[in-house]
Amino acid sequence: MTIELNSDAFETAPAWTCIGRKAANPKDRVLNAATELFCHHGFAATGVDTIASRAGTAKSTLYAHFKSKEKLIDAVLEREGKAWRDWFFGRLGKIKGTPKDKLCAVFDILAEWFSDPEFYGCPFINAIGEATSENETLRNAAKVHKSHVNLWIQAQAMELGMERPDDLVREMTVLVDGAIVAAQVSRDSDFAQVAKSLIARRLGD
Amino acid sequence: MTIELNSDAFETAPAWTCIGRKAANPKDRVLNAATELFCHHGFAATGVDTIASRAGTAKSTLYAHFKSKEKLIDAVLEREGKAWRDWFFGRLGKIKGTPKDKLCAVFDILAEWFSDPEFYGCPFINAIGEATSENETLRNAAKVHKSHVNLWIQAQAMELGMERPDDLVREMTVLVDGAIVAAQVSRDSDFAQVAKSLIARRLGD
DNA sequence: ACGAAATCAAACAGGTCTGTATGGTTAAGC
DNA sequence: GCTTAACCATACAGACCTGTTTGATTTCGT
Repeated sequence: MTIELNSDAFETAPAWTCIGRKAANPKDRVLNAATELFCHHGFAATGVDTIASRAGTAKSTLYAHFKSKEKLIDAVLEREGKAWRDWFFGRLGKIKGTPKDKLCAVFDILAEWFSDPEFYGCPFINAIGEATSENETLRNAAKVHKSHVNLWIQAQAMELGMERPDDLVREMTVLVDGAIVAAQVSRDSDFAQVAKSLIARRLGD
Repeated sequence: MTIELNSDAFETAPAWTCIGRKAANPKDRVLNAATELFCHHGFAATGVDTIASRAGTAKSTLYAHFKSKEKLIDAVLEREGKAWRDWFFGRLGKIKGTPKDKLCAVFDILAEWFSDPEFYGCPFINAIGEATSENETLRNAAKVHKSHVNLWIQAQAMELGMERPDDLVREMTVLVDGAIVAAQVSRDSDFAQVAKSLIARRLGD
């Protein structure tokens, strides 16, 4: 038995998503399949039979691990959110320079994401857009996800000695969400650079 | 027979949406019901039976006017897009001042929209987020809708004598889309002012 | 090697989905 | 008043939906 740390699947899968990663057990295979189908074809449009079939598992196994389709969606969002953040902060950790450099680099990293042929937008935004307006569960999941990024932005703002760090957090929210959606709608990754130019000007040329 | 130009339905319905407007014929009743249900509960999650029931029409009447659910979605987006633009440009027409004033005022108008309890985000963005990545029909519908707004932005940029008017168009796209999505996810209309501050700084304080 | 837990395929229950067909009823133009 | 078109309720077809059940089989810890 050899542990394939450098398997092809691991090497070729986009780092910002769980889709395509090695799955050792049926539960992870279900999560992988569900993530792929939910994100590429929509949450409501994807049935559990399709997910189990794609995962190569029995439907009963799916329901043994996830109480309902809704819980499966929650689990997919949580895992996919973590995968994205790991990738994002991993890229960010390699950026050296001032906080301003790092804040601007955020949009270079987003451009990488947008350029991937498999880019399908932000799963949290897509899920909220699809759901009933009153659905607070998805909104909370999105809030948790974004709060991780916002904390980092706030730290940069404080390191810059800004009086109201939260202002920068909110500005970055608009620019990041705007770049994501504009890139998704138009299939044009250049919107990342557009957002970058706006934050650069805001932080002083 | 009196024509009720000042009926309650007309007075109380939000101006930025078709939802709640008077419908004279079954076709318009179907469009009204479909718009409301699609936008509030999602496109895939809403069935044609529910739409016909809500519209007070027979399902056969629905299919007499719209060849398929997909065509109905197209018609809803087109009509709702036009309603929104009529409202938006109507508001914009009342703004007096320089092009910079008008460009900034865009976000005050968006704030009105976001503040409405019935705000459900941009139907085009939501539809694209819900659909298969390869669906070009929805992307084209969104492109047509946004192009009307973009043309106006470009005119302002040219009036300002900017060298590259298209740069401003793209910046506004990021800020408008970002404000819409941030407001939708967080239920906080203040993101309009955040976007406004960014464009104000870009156009010179 | 044995017992427990996990997984499997397949069928089932009870709805709901889109789209069509049938035949009766209303409304409008001439 | 008659004709024609629009609209109505209802039922149907065939597929798909979520979730459960059954009982056989495989995996795994010990």
